[in-house]
Amino acid sequence: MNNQNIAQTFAILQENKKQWQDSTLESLEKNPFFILVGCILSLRTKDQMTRQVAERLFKIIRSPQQLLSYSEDDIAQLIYPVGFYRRKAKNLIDISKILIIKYQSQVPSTLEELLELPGVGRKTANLVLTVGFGKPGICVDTHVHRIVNRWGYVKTKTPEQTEMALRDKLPQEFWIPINSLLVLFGQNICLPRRPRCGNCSIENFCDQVGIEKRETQTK
DNA sequence: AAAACGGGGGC
DNA sequence: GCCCCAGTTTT
Repeated sequence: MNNQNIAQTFAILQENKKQWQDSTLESLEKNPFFILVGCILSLRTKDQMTRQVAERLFKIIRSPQQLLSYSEDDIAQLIYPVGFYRRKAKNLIDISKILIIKYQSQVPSTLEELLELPGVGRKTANLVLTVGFGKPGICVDTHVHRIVNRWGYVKTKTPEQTEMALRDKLPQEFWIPINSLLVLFGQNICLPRRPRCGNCSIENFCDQVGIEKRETQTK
């Protein structure tokens, strides 16, 4: 995989995307606060579980002020099924306080400011930046990290290294769509353990054609 | 029984 | 770098 066929790959994935159900974070209102809260809920959590909790939560909480009208225990109980509920509840409360005091109840729109918020790392900060604000950025989660390495487009060990490598190599027009495309591609086709190479539409561009057979054998 | 889930923080 | 987090689903 190189920059010659990356454009073609993206075009094909764009087309495939129409037949996949939107992921939860993509289906949220493009409101930075919702993206931020949704992102916190989704950490190490199945998309389906995030969706259930997020839908319930956003019916009653639409702003940092509303979030603070609940106690930490209340929030924890509301988001219980996503796991890590105690840490996430505390982070949501602490973040809301910071937004109100320091940012006039708004979500900050720079990477540096976002990274200072408790429980916000590079993946969350970049998703808020790109999806919430439409600013350039590269959001690397486990799907993006796994897939671009399978492609052989980059060879990196950590998601952060992947982000930096993509920042160098990937033409900027693909920065924002890469996450929304590869998350769905990763959930539907290029699965972590048993990728469905038989159903893959971009196998020609992948360094690991037929990886499904090997992964199935060894595990 | 284990591994995995759209990570992040503490050490 | 390594390890934990917590509950649920998948293998």
